[in-house]
Amino acid sequence: MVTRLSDVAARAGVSVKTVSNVINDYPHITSQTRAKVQAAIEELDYRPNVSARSLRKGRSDFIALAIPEMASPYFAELGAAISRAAKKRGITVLIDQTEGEAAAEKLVLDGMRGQLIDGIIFSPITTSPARIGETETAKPIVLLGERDAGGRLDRVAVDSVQASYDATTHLISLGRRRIAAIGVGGGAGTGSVRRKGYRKALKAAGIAHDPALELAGTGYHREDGAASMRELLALPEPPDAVFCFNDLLALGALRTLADAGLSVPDDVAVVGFDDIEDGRYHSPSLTTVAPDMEWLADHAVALLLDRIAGNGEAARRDLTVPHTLKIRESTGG
Amino acid sequence: MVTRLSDVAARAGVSVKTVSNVINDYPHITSQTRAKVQAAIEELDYRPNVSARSLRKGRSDFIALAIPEMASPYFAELGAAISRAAKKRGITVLIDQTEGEAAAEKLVLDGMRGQLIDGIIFSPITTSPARIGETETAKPIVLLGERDAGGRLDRVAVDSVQASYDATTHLISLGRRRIAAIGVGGGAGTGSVRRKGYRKALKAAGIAHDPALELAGTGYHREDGAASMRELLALPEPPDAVFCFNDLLALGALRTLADAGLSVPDDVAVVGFDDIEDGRYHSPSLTTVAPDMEWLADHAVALLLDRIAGNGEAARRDLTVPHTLKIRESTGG
DNA sequence: TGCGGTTTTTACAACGTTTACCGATTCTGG
DNA sequence: CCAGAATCGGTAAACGTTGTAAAAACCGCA
Repeated sequence: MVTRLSDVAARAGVSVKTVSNVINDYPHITSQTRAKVQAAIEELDYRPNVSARSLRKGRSDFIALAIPEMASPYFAELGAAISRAAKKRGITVLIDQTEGEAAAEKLVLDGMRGQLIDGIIFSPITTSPARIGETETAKPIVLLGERDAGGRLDRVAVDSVQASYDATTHLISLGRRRIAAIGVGGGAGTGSVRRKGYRKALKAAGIAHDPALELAGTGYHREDGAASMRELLALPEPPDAVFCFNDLLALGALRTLADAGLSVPDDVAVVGFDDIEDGRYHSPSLTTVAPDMEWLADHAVALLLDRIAGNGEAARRDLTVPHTLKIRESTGG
Repeated sequence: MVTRLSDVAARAGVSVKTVSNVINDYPHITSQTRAKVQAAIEELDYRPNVSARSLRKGRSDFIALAIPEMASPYFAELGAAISRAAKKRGITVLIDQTEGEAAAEKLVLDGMRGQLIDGIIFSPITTSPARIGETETAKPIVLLGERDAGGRLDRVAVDSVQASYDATTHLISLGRRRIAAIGVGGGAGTGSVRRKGYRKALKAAGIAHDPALELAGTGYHREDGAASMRELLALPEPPDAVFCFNDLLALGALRTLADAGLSVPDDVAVVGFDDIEDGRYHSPSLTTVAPDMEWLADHAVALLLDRIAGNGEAARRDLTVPHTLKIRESTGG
């Protein structure tokens, strides 16, 4: 039993357009008419047809969030936060798992889900910053993370260089000198930006950086962290501290350390990045860089909605998410 | 620059209808025409307008997945799996976070997102089974989890009684006798069904069940597991094994045990339920009941699509997800 | 009462797609 | 080479909503 606008109109004894006006808060309506219509809507339990509205208005109040994988704790928490932030503003989030595949990312970019989506919040992995900036998308995009798009797209990100500097400096302040880094990567992505902060901190403390202590690994999951840690332990001179570029890597590293019978933080101190819940409850609990996720979600959504609202020509904005270093047991906190 | 069906038609030199026919795989089209149209579609990078199509067809190829919270690992993995399963079939999943609130669940049920959604996969928390069955929804629903809807809705779930029986029996086979349960709950939900299997196993082994060892707690997160474990340790006669009704509870319990300086599994053996990734990498790694998530996702989606396709009158189906007990370090595996 | 001006309501035409209904074209066999 | 069948393509009318523009109702004031 589908209820249409015309059903409501018939019931309220007014025209279809008047009902539409009531729904869309058109100002000039007598409170009497409004009440009548509201009552009819209640009685019939009417809900506007999203498709029809979207077709007519050219707006759907849907946005997409494109992330590599929803099952990864950081992205799961991000998705939850963005959904909440969007819901507050009456809009719905559609989550797109790109699985880090270039093809899927491209599809997100130009496919745009058949014009249903009003805009995208995009957390790219494979697609190069340049390519993203290049793509002439019909709809606004807000970028998340370190990758820049040649300065052409709005972006919301942690100051990863500063955050990594903070994390590394914390390890140095504990008296550690052989500090490894797990997750360094080539290109302009997360891995290379965080390495920059890491090296900067070492340099500031007068510690020469040892390439043997910088491990790239193949990914950003626990297994990659575990494998990298095994490599580090096999070195003639193993590290006394490790800065992992995300929490999953750190949790993997902790597992390897536990297996090796090493004590954390006494033998090796460990710092992560992201502040996912697993790290907070892990034993030992994980010292980590904590971006303000609510802030991030809220501003990313607000930024996108502002563009959608038509501020297409406004200057590009680049927002920095506040972060703190949560010192916990894995560094003796 | 919006491309419409008519643009494609003009380019290919055919009528709008023909293009539509090609897109919808209408059988009687010369391969020549088809090729021409395909080419035009390629060249113009045409994508059908989802709103218009959905308005006309009454179908959107969107389904919703309603879960309590996306950030919880089990649900994050579930969301990922369902999304994948749906994408394989060319349909898109919209994730709804109900946050366990009755209001949100109700909204999902009758709001139905303004008729955009073709159906729902629903993992209810607060809404009572009866209420769900009652609701005369316009669109099909597939239920996930223990809660039954008075036998009126299709459902996909693990045989929780059997699985809990298996888990408890495993602990008994290790020689444990004071086996606690964390997460027991009233009503007809997860907590009570799993308790049933737990008690059954105790009974089968001739162990009297001790109410002091059954903790309800307030939720299903790490903190709840940690708190419950603290209660158990405060007992005059603490348990030598704990069966937690999900992995998060178990991870919380492990944290408390570590803080108390107790050894797992020597002092206390721990079993969880869900097989989330955190448990696999935890130290000690977590013995747990592992439902076949791919199977679950695939069948839930298939079931829903079958209903959507019009098999509304077919008999209700109740599918049992295969599960295995993964024996790991937390029980000496 | 009648008039300008203002407020409130209405009719009609889109938005881009698919479907029902036909008319046109091609193919087959005699 | 033609009748009839099979195949293919075109026209027009929906789907439910909102924007435009115009009509109707109302107001106060002369």
